[in-house]
Amino acid sequence: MEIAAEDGFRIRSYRNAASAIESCPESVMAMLGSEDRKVTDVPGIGKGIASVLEELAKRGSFDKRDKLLEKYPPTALELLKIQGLGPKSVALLFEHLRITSVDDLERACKEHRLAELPRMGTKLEEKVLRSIAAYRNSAGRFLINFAQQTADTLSTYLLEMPGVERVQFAGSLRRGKETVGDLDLLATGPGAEQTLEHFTKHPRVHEVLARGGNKASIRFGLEGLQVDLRTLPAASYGAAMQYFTGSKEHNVALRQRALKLGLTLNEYGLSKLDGGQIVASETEQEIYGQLGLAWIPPELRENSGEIEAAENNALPTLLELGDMRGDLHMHTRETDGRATLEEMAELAREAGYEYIAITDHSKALAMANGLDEARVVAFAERVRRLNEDGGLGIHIFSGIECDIMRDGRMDLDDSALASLDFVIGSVHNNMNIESAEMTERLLGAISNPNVDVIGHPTGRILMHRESYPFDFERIAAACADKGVWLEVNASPERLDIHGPLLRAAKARGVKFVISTDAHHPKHLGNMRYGVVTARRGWLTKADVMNTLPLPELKSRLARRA
DNA sequence: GCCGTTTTCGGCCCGACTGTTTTCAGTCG
Repeated sequence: MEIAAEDGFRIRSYRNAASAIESCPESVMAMLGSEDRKVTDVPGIGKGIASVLEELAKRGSFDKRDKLLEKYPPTALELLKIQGLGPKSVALLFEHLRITSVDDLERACKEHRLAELPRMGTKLEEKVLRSIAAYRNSAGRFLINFAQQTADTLSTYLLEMPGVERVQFAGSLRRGKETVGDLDLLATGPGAEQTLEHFTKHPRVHEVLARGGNKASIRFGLEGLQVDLRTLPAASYGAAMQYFTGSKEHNVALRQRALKLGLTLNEYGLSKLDGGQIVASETEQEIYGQLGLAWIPPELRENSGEIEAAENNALPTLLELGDMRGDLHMHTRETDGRATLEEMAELAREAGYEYIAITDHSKALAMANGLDEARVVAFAERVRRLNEDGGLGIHIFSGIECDIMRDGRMDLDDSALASLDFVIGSVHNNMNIESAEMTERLLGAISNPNVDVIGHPTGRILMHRESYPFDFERIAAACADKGVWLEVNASPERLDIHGPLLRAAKARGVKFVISTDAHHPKHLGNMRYGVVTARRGWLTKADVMNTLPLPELKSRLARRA
């Protein structure tokens, strides 16, 4: 509809309806056939969308969609994923140059045919070529939450089978990588043959790629995530978990180590070179133990020092999800969140937290209705009273996610910031500047005594946008110096900052917070991905400030102010 | 296309940046 230049508000209605259906607790499809529940009772669904839904339920498509697909090839939608091209450009490229695919687009850029079109030039051609490279780089990968949900769905499904005793995910998902290329599932139990059959019959299997006696591969859902299921005897479960968890580099190093010890390691077990007698296979602990190593948490298995640490009994005691006592970055309806302070607080209390910080946007984010100074001061006062009344059963920190302006100043004046308990400084615009300027900009925020945390420090959006350039070492050093913490943003689209940067910052003495940046109560559950990311950065409980009990966190924040 | 009413039309988050303009359209967040 955007490419066809239809009315923007109408387009938004479709988007709103889609999001209403997604977040509706009941099945909207079930409502269609129901007497007492009407789909039009769902806010965002009116008469028009209701009839679309009926048509959709009846035949899997609807007239308007069919007509648009006659006019524009479905592959044109892929072009919208190229940064810098919007619907107007995609329409122009299609109508003038018949460009319908990313390959077409790349060719046209290289032949400088884009510059012939109105409002397009060589700068755009260069930008599009860079975007295509970034897009290809991330194609075929999936965000961790999508992989996790798929793993959970399929595990539950497989465990319903008699003869299946245990289903576990391995691979990069188990290592907690921020994106995964495919999903590895391992199952044990007597019913291997039927299990594989059952697996390939899941209603959301899009394509069966392979199916043998021990292993089957499918593409799952329309997204096409490849899932491999291996069935194996319980006796080699540990060896298989070790082998299929990887990483490849970690496993190569382990196998080299095994050879030096006169052993050989494969997915069936660790065995003696001469004679082939198996010395360990049932558990990972035994395998690592026989190799003279402490068991290594999957998140560390990247061959980046973990084997040496395991040898010297110097592995860190990694942070765990249960260590988290609060969430220090969340939005409400005051800006671009979907729930109220009270609703967020209730969910957080149910999650067992002691405290949360409400951190809505500041006024520079006009699109989100960001808070100005007057609203900030009123909000701080409101939270102070809420805490005094104690009615919410959880401590609230009054906070803000305040924009860091291009010149390094904060979007709100210091007296407004000082009225709050907790200030996150974040970059949301002007990301396309040189490294030196961005570094100075961030240093400006770090030197502001009201700033407690730098939010999503690199600004990356996974599979969509690279980090903006800046001198991370200098920023980490400044944070350590000024006592400003770095955020591990647990949103699956960000996971920012991540493993290697965390280790670098920790080495400089930086402390961290792990926060979900929740815009909806259900996002509070993303904390697990933040914790896994922190573990990949070798963080312990002592590194993470929102593992502190409330009184200690309060005094830390007070000292900073 | 939805919603709410000042109830059957009119409003619907909008500012900044970029690259192309010769006064601004397109994209992004």
